[in-house]
Amino acid sequence: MKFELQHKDPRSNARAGLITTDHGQIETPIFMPIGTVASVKAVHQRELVEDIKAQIILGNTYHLYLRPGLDILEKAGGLHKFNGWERPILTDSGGYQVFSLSGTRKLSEEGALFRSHIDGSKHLFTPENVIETERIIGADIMMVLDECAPGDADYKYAKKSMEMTHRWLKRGMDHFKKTEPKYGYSQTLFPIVQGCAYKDLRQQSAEIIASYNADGNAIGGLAVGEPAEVMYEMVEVVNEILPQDKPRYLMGVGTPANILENISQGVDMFDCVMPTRNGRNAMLFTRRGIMNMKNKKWADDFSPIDPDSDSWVDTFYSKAYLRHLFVSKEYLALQIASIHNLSFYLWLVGEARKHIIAGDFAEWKCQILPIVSQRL
RNA sequence: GGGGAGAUACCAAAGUGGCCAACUGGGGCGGACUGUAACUCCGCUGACUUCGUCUUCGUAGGUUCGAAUCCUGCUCUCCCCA
Repeated sequence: MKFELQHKDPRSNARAGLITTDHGQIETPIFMPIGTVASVKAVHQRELVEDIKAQIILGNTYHLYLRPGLDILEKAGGLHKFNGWERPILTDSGGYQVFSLSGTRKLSEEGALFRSHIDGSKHLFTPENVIETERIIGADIMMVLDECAPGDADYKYAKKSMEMTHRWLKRGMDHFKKTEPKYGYSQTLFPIVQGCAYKDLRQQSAEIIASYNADGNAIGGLAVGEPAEVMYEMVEVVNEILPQDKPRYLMGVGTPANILENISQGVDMFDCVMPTRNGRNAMLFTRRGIMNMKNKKWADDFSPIDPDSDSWVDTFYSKAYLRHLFVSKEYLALQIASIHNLSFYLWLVGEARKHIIAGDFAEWKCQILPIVSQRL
């Protein structure tokens, strides 16, 4: 994997760049739709390419390991072959499940012992076997196993957690070097900065992560309950340390406002369930603001979902029709909302990139941020 | 014509003397969701001047300290037999 830094915004830390992988290029800043179990929920591959214009999608190690399982993935020839996605794929390591499935897992120095949410069976994830799994999945960008600590963790816990994540990082990196890609194209591994909401821990972690000189670096453990201002502050501190010439991936973020603010701080890559999950729950992010499509006020609004959009669902379907589909619990509602929200997110980062290149990102951000954040 | 069952909030349906402004679903309205255990979850849903008051359980009366619940008349609905 290669990263070329193409433009820097004069009035912020925003950057435009180009990532090159064996499955093609990614223009940054970029938003990466999440396809946890080998599918971006409610969206066809064709829509992902043609309507949403996704350049890279995510898969999840924990979920794919449980289903369909490594034997099937290996027989398929990796995830790209299995789901037909020919562009780059990034896999999360299961680190987030350490956080989200905290009720059914046990952490130790060795790794994370999970109880499957599907059948209750026990599975141990270690920094090493997660690498093996991601090799079998065949992600272009793999993530190391980390502990994503909760947003309100106290200093003592945050420090202990971070230090273990660093030890896991060393083991993961070592194991990565000892193993080879399985399908003939190259794979890379991103380390993850932790440290909760503590500046000094974030700095320490960023220094350690930077020392590995990986192809790209991730910032984890944010947007897990702390205020947005704290997240921005942590990202700022970390990005002062992470290398300029490598892409920075802020994991799991976020709202349109979060994304704009963090682009401004020098983040290049984002992923979040929000456009798809909230979309399935009738929340639409548009160029004019945020709409809850279940609200009665849309019942007789026959104007297009998002008239300024060039994604066909946005001008083809009306707000009133989409509301009707949601109220009637029609599957089509989930599809339209997911396609719409993802194309909006891709549009948002694409516009950000254009304005960074044009040199007026800061002005554009000031102007658009209140609009896309407002509730309609 | 004879016999039987029943009428409860927007709908369905519990409740058969005080703990009932009334269980529970559905519907309606609103909210949440940030590296996806999520087409999920959480509120509210008689009225009002809302830590309280008022009016409700087909309808008109009655019994009782107290009735959606017991009694009587009436209206309507459904089922069975002719």
